[in-house]
Amino acid sequence: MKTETRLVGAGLRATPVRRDVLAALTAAGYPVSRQELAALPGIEAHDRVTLYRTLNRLKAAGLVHAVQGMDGVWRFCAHPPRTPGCPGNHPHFLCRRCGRMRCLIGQRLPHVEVPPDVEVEGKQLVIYGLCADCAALEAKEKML
Amino acid sequence: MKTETRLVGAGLRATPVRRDVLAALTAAGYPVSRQELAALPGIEAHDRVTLYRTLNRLKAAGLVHAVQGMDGVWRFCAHPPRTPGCPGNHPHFLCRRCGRMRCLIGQRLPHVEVPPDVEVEGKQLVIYGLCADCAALEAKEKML
DNA sequence: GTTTTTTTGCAACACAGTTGCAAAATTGAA
DNA sequence: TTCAATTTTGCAACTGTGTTGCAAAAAAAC
Repeated sequence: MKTETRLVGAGLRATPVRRDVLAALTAAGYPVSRQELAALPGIEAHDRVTLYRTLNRLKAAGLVHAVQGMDGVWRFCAHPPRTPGCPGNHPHFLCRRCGRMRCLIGQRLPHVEVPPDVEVEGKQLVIYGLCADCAALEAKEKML
Repeated sequence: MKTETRLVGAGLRATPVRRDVLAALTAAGYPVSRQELAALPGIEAHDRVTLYRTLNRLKAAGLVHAVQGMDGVWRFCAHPPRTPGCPGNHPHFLCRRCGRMRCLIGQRLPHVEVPPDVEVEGKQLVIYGLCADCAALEAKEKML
């Protein structure tokens, strides 16, 4: 589905920035931080603040979900066009070395009991450690 | 168990700052951010940087575990003296209004499948929303 | 009591994310 | 089309977390 269609369908104007950002996130296929985003092709020119605002706009419109890593940084992941309401309801893996995050799709978040009268708005499960590439690199470094 | 004994037992010098911090965390009984900590009695005088360093020291020594909320802030929770190795292996609830975090003890974190060759170092499950008090306050605000 | 090591406090810094405001772009109507 | 109203963007400045370098202070070792 065209990026423009998705934006308009979600009630947003299809401005160049939004098109660029949504297209870049969709192409990336994994949750991307503002900093990572700014390095992607076609995004370099856009302002930091605009990117933050755009990401939050896309999130509010339900086109994107956000997860936070142990580094305190939010990452945004475009929903595949076909699953419009996907709330990112799966665990995520974060590599503490390269900082890249991956959706662990196909697994659900567990049900958690909370004290009475608490209003749950969401939950998020982050697994962290070393991705395969970084694990190999660290192993090699130890050799020296 | 005396704070000093716990520090020394973990291989740390029992300096005044460390004693104050560990005692305050233990007394609090819930995960406390650096900012919350600095407001607790007996801590006011200590430097920001010293508190960060102390908290990380306590964590490295295994006296404390750390969880991060959706606000990007780390909170530190003293282990009860009797369960020395408790890795904070339970979900946490974070109130987005008052910012207070609670351990959801008695529940385990789920097992999560990760891709091959990935090295898992830890995981963390945060449930967020409104605590009972803040839910009541927000309900009252809506009345107006 | 002197030397060595550790800890603390201060200044400065890097970075995430936000806000206010003015310029630019877009929409909608005359 | 032209002009006014609204939205979006970019810039500057700011708040706050967490870190690092370095010198002074404290504690441990000799």
